[in-house]
Amino acid sequence: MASIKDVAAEAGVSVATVSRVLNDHPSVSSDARTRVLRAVAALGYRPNAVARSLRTDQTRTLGLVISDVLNPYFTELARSVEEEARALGYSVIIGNADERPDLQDHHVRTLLDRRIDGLLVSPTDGGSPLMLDAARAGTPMVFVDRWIPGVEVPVVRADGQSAVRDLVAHLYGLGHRRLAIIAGPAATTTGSERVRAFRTALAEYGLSLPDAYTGQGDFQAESGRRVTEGFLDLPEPPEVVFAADNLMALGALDAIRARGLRVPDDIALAAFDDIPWFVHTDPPITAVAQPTGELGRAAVRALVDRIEGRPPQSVTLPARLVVRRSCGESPTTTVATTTATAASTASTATNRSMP
Amino acid sequence: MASIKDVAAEAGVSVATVSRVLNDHPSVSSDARTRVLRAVAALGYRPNAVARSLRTDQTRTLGLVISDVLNPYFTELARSVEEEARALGYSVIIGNADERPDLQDHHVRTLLDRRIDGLLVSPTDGGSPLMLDAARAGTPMVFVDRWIPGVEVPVVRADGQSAVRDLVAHLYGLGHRRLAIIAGPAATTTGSERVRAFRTALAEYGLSLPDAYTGQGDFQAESGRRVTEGFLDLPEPPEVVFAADNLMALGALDAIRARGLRVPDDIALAAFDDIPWFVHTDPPITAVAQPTGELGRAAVRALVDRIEGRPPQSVTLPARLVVRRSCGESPTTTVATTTATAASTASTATNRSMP
DNA sequence: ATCCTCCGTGTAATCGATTCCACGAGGAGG
DNA sequence: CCTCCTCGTGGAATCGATTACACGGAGGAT
Repeated sequence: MASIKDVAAEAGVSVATVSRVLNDHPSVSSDARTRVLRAVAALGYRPNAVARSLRTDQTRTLGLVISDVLNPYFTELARSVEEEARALGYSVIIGNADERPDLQDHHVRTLLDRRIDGLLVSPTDGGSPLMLDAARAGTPMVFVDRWIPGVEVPVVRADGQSAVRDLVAHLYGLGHRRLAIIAGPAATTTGSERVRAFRTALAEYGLSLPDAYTGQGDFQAESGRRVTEGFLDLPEPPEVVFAADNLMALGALDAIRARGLRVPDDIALAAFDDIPWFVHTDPPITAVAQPTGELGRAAVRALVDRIEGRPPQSVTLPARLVVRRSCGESPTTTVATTTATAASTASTATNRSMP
Repeated sequence: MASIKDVAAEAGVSVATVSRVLNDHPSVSSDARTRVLRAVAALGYRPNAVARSLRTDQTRTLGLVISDVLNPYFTELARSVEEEARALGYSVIIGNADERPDLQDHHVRTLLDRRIDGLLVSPTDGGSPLMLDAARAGTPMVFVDRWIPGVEVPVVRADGQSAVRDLVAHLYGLGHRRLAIIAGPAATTTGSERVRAFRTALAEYGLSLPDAYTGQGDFQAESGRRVTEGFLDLPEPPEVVFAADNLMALGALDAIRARGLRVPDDIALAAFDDIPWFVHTDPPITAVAQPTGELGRAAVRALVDRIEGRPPQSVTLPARLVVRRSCGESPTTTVATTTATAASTASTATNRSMP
């Protein structure tokens, strides 16, 4: 592959001049510039990003470590992150932690070794020493979706509190009183926060959240199935199951269907995270929708601010309730207006939104 | 950040010795080795992958350019690719082309600039000059899922021909005679191949595929919706719609539901590509399932073979039909045995498989 | 005419690793 | 006791870029 030296030789100038042309430095004669450009074209020269990074100490690359690529929520997040990064002139390397702290560490280490300019993380656990060290050592870093308390790192996330309250209101209005939750790992902020928001909202309606109605999941489908089976085995099963993410909702649906029960007649189901498929499940699933794309873009902007020396800002965006049919037909909301919030691959034709 | 010089100083040896210890070169005294190791630990030193790559001319990184990250099929592919690559000591940088040739080129260019060791591509179009040049210039490359005819690059893909024949047999057995297809872009091999396989299978049953029953899609949900609406507007609409990928099937489902029609009573639906959600749609969708994980792993193995000087091999794996309820209740298959092929996030509890 | 400023350009140092080559010490063999 | 290996080690070149610095020439001011 042609190097800058070859270009210099071909154009009859020094490598310095070639470099100046390539980085459009002002003091280059137009004669030299055209000769260099011609040589570049003739040789099909492309600058070696590795060499450039070594010298300039910047890679124009962002690392993104997410908890689970197979989760459509994170896929969409990754997509919007890449999009915004590209717009700002950065590339993104994605690391999939698969909800495993060891894998998360592997990716963080690899990304740091490659000297990425900044790191976007949705931490799987309470924070490994490696990540804390990196943050303390000054690696530009932003947490997205989940975060680690007590670390000086900006956080970009959605606040589900009011949407969860809307959900509980919706459920209460439908006559449901025994509500259960499939929680995420307590080590993740989203895991514990969603339970807390749910419990708080229940309290407002004089309802409590007994231990038997709090199942411990891990954000994977299988755990949703297992926990739901536990609920169904109770002497008095809950009337509603609220899954703290979309994959556990999928597992719950599996478990319910395996018993030959129907949603929502036998048991209602709701989920945190909305995805295109929820429109087409049987029945369509009521969910708390996060502004995923906006989250990804805001996270990149915060990180790039930090990298380029501007003060980064934490961002919290509101989630909103999307009512469908999985909790029962609501007489009070059937007249609500249809909002057409077109996600890239989603149809929202059968959605009804609550403010 | 500490460099190899700092380590050398701390350990009281030369940088050459440090390098030798790090790459466990044989001729290093055990005394020097322990001193270096101690220094490395004390400084928290990590080798700079950028500098190493510049010198050794290898990045131990693979590039993966896929057509659409939001498509669960490609997400799963990406995941298995990363997994196998990691096992072989490589990292993966994913580029999402979003079915856009310009974006595909952007990513190929960026990856080439970073001097990745090899490229895994699922081409969006017939092949840009850039990619053809790269292939000709000797960049190790492997096509996965889709490929470009006439280029000397190994291909790893699934063969859907026999599964499509099984599908047509299934549909014919159910009494369907007017079968339509939502095709993918003709520029992609998967786009044209699936139509051809379908047409061939139809011919075996004495059925033809009229132009009116061949809709042109682009592998995105919206096109599935549009094409399906066209089908439904025909004076004699088809009895079955076969979508050439899962997203277009989603769009088709949207369109059908928007008309107030029911699947499979009013119209049957089948899809190429199986995904976890197809079990839970209303009704569960009959699909041709690809061995996605195996495909990803085989592609990485082929690419790494090529990179490390072994002759790479093209691989073709068979797809298989998974019968569910979206084409009607089949009296002949209701007694078929249940196969439990557990995908990572999928339940196959309600699947019935045909050989 | 002389001096000073720019302007365009080239030389060379530098980034952080790997690796070829030379060198000195020590042991084995004659 | 001399020679010849072998082994461990360090010096220095190298990868491909960027960039500080020096330098020569042109042009303006005095």
